Amino acid sequence: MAHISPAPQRFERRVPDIGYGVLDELVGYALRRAQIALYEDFEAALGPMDITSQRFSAMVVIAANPAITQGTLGRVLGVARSGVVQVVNGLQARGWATREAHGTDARAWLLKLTAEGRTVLVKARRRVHAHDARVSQRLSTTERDQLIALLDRLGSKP
Amino acid sequence: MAHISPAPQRFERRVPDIGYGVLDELVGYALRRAQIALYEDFEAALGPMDITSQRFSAMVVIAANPAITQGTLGRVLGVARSGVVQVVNGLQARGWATREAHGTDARAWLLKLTAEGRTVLVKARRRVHAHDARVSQRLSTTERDQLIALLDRLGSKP
DNA sequence: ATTCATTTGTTATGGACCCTAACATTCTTC
DNA sequence: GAAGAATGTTAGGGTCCATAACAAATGAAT
Repeated sequence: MAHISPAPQRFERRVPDIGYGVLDELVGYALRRAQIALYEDFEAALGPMDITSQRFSAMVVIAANPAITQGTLGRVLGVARSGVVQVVNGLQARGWATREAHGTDARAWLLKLTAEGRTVLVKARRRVHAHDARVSQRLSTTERDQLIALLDRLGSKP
Repeated sequence: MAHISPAPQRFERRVPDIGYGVLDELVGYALRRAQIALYEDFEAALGPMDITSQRFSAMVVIAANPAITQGTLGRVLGVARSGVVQVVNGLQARGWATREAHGTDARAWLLKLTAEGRTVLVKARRRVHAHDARVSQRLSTTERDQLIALLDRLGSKP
């Protein structure tokens, strides 16, 4: 983590004289290709802050829902309970989040960002917005919104 | 691997009364959400054949380019050389691919699918097409092509 | 009220995926 | 032919996340 070199550019969008077979026709593969590019850029931009995409989204959700519970966070992020423990441990270890006692349910924790966590998040959010603008700069605003809408529909099962 | 149960549906597209903050506006997060849904469906469909998305794409590329070299395969898939070794080992262990001597370059291998590999790929390809149709069934054909085109542009850096 | 099922978080373990670094071998270049 | 580049490999590690088994607490059913 905390890459310094600017990403080795290990991915060529199209290698000359190579057939991609059925991959070119699949939504899933287009998704994967895009994700690799996005992930690399995210890493380069946020890695120095020691923030992964996962930590970022967890912090955003906690900030937007103070006193959220781990189980709910997991449902929001699509992560199993045991995975949430690890994410929250990571945030706590960095001093960015705390577990506080839930008044009425002794099993559950209430998650909150610390003051430092909130500060870090403000900075991270700025970088993420820059990152998002950077990676979608080949798209018009309309296309970008369209893309998000299409992806959203892909995610919601009938 | 080789899941039998139909995916625990651990992901809710939208949890009621929960704010998603800035995540809703980010291309990257829409991508991630879609990817989770796709990956789950892929796993459920291909897992029983012991095929991961990575193995599938490797086999497709090898089939489309018989006698491709490991290095090239890595460039196509966006995987480091050492990673390719592991993928190919996996294919070879299952009897689906072979490494053959490169006539003129003693350092390199030529990758080929075995007869069994080709048979498996035919079946896998059918399942993947069904998977792709399933996950994009909420999109019209036009929208699906549009989505692929938009994703492609996202992946190719300026 | 007491039992039984469910829910919440946790630990332990492991899988899938992929990287960097160091290496031997074999081209390629000069 | 010597230096440098490329190919594959091994070793070791990291991230992210799941399943399974568990303890503790809550809720429901009777």
